[in-house]
Amino acid sequence: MSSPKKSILWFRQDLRLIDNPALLKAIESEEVIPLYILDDDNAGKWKMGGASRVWLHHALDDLNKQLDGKLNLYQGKADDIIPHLVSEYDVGAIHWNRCYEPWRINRDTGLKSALTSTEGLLVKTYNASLLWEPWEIAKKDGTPYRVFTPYYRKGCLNAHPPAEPKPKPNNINATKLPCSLTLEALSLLPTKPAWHQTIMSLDDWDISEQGAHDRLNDFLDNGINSYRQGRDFPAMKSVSGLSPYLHFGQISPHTVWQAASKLEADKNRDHFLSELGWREFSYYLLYHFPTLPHDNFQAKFNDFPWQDDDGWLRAWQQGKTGVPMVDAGMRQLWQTGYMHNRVRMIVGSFLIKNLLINWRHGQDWFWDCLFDADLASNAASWQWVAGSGADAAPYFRIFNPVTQGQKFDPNGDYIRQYVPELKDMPNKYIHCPWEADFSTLREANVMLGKTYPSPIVDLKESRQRALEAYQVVKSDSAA
DNA sequence: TGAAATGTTGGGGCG
DNA sequence: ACGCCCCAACATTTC
Repeated sequence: MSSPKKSILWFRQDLRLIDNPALLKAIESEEVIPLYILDDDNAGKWKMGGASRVWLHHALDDLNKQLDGKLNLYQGKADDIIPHLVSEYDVGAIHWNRCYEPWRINRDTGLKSALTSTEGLLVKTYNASLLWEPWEIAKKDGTPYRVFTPYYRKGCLNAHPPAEPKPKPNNINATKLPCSLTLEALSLLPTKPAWHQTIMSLDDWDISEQGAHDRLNDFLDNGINSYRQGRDFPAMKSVSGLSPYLHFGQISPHTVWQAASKLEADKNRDHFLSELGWREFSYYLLYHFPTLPHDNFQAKFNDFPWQDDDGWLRAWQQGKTGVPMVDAGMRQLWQTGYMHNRVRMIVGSFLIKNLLINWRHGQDWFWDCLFDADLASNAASWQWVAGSGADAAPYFRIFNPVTQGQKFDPNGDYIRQYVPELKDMPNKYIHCPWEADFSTLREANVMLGKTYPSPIVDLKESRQRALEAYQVVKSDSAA
C-alpha cells in the first residue's frame, strides 16, 4: 500500500524522537505535520497542574528544536481541532501513540470513530508508553489482577518480553502550518509568583530528550549499583529521577527496561525493573478501574471518618507541621517539583493517618506540585498509602516520621537542606526538636513556635486516633 | 515499602 | 556454685 502524501503525527505523552512508533510510521509519508494540542477542555479536573506545565513548556521547546521549529502547537479540544486540520490541509493519515487516562481514552475513542468515517483517511494508533498493554494481562479466570506480585511475576514476566526500542528516524520532512500557536501563547509558565524560576534554580533538570538519556545512562553507570538500599535514603542520589521523563514520554519505558536488562542480573537491577513494573501496575489499575482517581478502590472505605481540617491541610502543604521529616519533604516538593519516594510515603502516611485528612487532598496537591504528576501513579499510590487501594498498605501501617528520619536520614542532611532553620540542631534531635532541652535549642538558634513550628499533632496520640478511626474498615466485609 | 507492645533469652552483678 | 534480679538484645505478636 502506498503511503498518503501528508500525515499528521499527533504528539501526546510521547515527546521524543527515539523509540516513537507513531513517528516512524508517519514519516513514511512525504510530509509530516507534527502536532501537539494542549487540551485542558477535555481534561476537566485532571488538566495539567502547575509544575507539569512548567515541565511541558521545556519539553515542547526541546521537541520543537529537534524538529527544526516545525512543531505545530494548538490549544483546545483535540476532537475539534484535528478534524478541522485534516480537512483544511488535505491530510491522508493520522498517527498517534495511545494514552490510558480515562478522559483521553474517551476523547480518542470518539475522535477515532469520527475520523475513520472520513473518506480516504488512515487512522492508526500505537503503543509507546507501556511495556504490556493493560488488556493483555489477566488472571486465568479472565479478570484483572488486584495484587502486584502475581500481576508482575506471573502476568507480565511470563508474557512477551518488552519490545526493543526503535531507532530515531534519520530524516523528518516536517511541515509548519500557518495557524500554529507559539509556545509562549500556551502560557505554560506562571508569571507570578516567580515560582518556576525558583523551581528551576533549585534543581538541575535538563528537560530534554537528551537529558532523559543522559540521566538514564548516569543512573545505569552509578546509582543502580546501590539502588536497593540507596533508594531509601533521600539525601543520596540513588534513585533514577526518570519519572517526569517517563511521564511526558521523553524516554520510553522500553528504552529504560532494555538498557537495565542488559546489565548483569542482580538484586539492584531487578528491584529497579520491578519499579517499572509498579508503573505498569498503576496504569493497569487505572485502565481496568477508571474511577481510581475519584473513588475508593475498596468500597468499605466509603464510610471512613475523615476529619478534613483546613488549617492542618495548609500546614502540611506549606511544610509547617513542626515535624521535620514531613516539612522537609513538602518543601522539597514546593521548591523543586519533586519529592524523594521514601519521603512521599512518609508525608502521605502523616496526612492520611496522623491528620486523618482524605487521601484525595494529598492527591490534588501532588497533582499540582509534581513535575512527574501522573494520573495513574498518583491515584494508585495515594490509595495505596490510605489502605483503600489495590494491594494496599495495611491500615495499621503508620509511619513514625521521627523513626523514619533516624533510619533513612541519620545525619539529618535532608532536613538541613530543606528546613534550614534546623540546620544547627544536633543529629540526636534534628528529627524531634520538641524533645531537645532548652539549652540545646538555644545553641541551635531554634525557638519552637517561633523560628520553627511546634508539632501540630502529638505523634503518639494521633497514631492512636488513626487506629481507632480505621476500626471502620478493619472487618473485611463488604468489598 | 512499620511501629509498638509483649515475650524470651542469656549474661553479669550480687547476696 | 546457686538463685535471683535486672535489663539489653532479639523474637513474636498485635495493631
